[in-house]
Amino acid sequence: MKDGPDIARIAALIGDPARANMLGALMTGKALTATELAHEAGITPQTASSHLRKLLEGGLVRLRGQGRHRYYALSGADVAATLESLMGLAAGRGHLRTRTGPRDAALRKARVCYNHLAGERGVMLYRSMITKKLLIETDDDVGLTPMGERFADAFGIDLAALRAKRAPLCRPCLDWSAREHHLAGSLGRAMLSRMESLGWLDRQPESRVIRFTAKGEAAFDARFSA
Amino acid sequence: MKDGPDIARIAALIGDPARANMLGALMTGKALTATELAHEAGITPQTASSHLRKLLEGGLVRLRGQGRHRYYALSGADVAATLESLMGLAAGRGHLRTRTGPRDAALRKARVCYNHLAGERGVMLYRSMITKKLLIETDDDVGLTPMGERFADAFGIDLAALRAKRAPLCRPCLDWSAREHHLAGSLGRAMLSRMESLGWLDRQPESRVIRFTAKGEAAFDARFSA
DNA sequence: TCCATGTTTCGACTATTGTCGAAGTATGAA
DNA sequence: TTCATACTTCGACAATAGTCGAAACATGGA
Repeated sequence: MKDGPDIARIAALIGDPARANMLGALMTGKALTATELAHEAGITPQTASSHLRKLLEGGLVRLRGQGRHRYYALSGADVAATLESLMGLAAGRGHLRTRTGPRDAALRKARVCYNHLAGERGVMLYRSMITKKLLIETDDDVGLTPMGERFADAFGIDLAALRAKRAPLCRPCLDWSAREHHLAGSLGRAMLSRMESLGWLDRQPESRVIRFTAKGEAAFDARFSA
Repeated sequence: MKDGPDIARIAALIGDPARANMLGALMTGKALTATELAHEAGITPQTASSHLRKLLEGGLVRLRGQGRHRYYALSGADVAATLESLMGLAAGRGHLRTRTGPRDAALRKARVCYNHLAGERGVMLYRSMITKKLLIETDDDVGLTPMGERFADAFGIDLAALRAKRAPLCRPCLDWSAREHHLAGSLGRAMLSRMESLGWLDRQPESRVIRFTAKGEAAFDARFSA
């Protein structure tokens, strides 16, 4: 069986605990420096440097040098999707962390997935926008309906600016905890950022956990509960 | 970053070349014996036994003992989906096999993906069934329309028997080479098997490659080219 | 210029683990 | 029972690769 792409190479790349932790930290979508990633993984900067070079050569991360800092980020949404897929397998097989702390429950509720909202609330948002015909699923993709465009505008999102970028506006992204889709793409990112500036939620530093404020929870439910 | 499921564990499991080859061989959906898998991976039976135990403990494969043979198979469609996702990453990053033989082109054209048709022809089939309104995509899933039921019946597929099983009838499955969906689920399996018994195609032993016969190619194009 | 900080390279150590030979267990057939 | 086949366990070897200390390199600020 020497057919197809070399799957073992990238799987081995993800398979080291230190590198997996780094990739997990990058799932927030933010770019992090080498030392920050070393701290996240619990290793020294030298070791982290070696790992990051391998991830870079493997094409899993992208590098943006800025002065004496070197910012690493996931190289694309497809990497994030594959990582989520692996998390789904691990979770489904009962291979959770040795210690499942209180953060685990918080993660299932709401978390950042490559800069957009994931977890129960992310799925809730997606489902609500589908049933309200703000989003429509076509073939493999999702798209904004005319009604959805008006909604986004009223929600305070500059669609024209988003469309100017190359990145796709809407993307479905599979959720490892809920096993349903949530909204990714530049619109997904913009909506999370908008909710943050509205004071609906707090993003915990150095973690994927998202905590909704009381006000935010009420406002979210009012709009997206059905 | 100690959040979420333990992704490194399963990634490391897939990350060994011998195990990756075994999993690749199991992507046909057929159950294989330990020695067959050893041969596929190019290792001795002793080594294969050790690997298979790890895959079993990791929950990636399922074991069905039968006499003195032990048949291994992928534990579920989610494993196959994750493997395809990894193949997509590897292919997209240019990390193909060192030697891309002629089988690679054949794989892109038509192959078995966990017992259903994948590759260009698989995507073709899926797209055709969508545009002809035989299938309809709803939310995350796909379903058969009334017109689709009549079509399946005329094609010689026993829908009632398929529905009696627990497995979902239709499932979209992302294709690593075409980056589009093709049809999985028990209907996908049944259609591939029906095409085989119609003499449209030959499944090569011990490989994922599917070769269409001249007659089968013509018949397939006549029905699913648009 | 000098110093502090972020990052990488080098070298050596260690642990892990994939590998196979040899022997042992289990199943089925004669 | 005896033999053959399928598979596993055990033990030992070797190679890979993750780890860190020490030192070098690069950048920015004073």
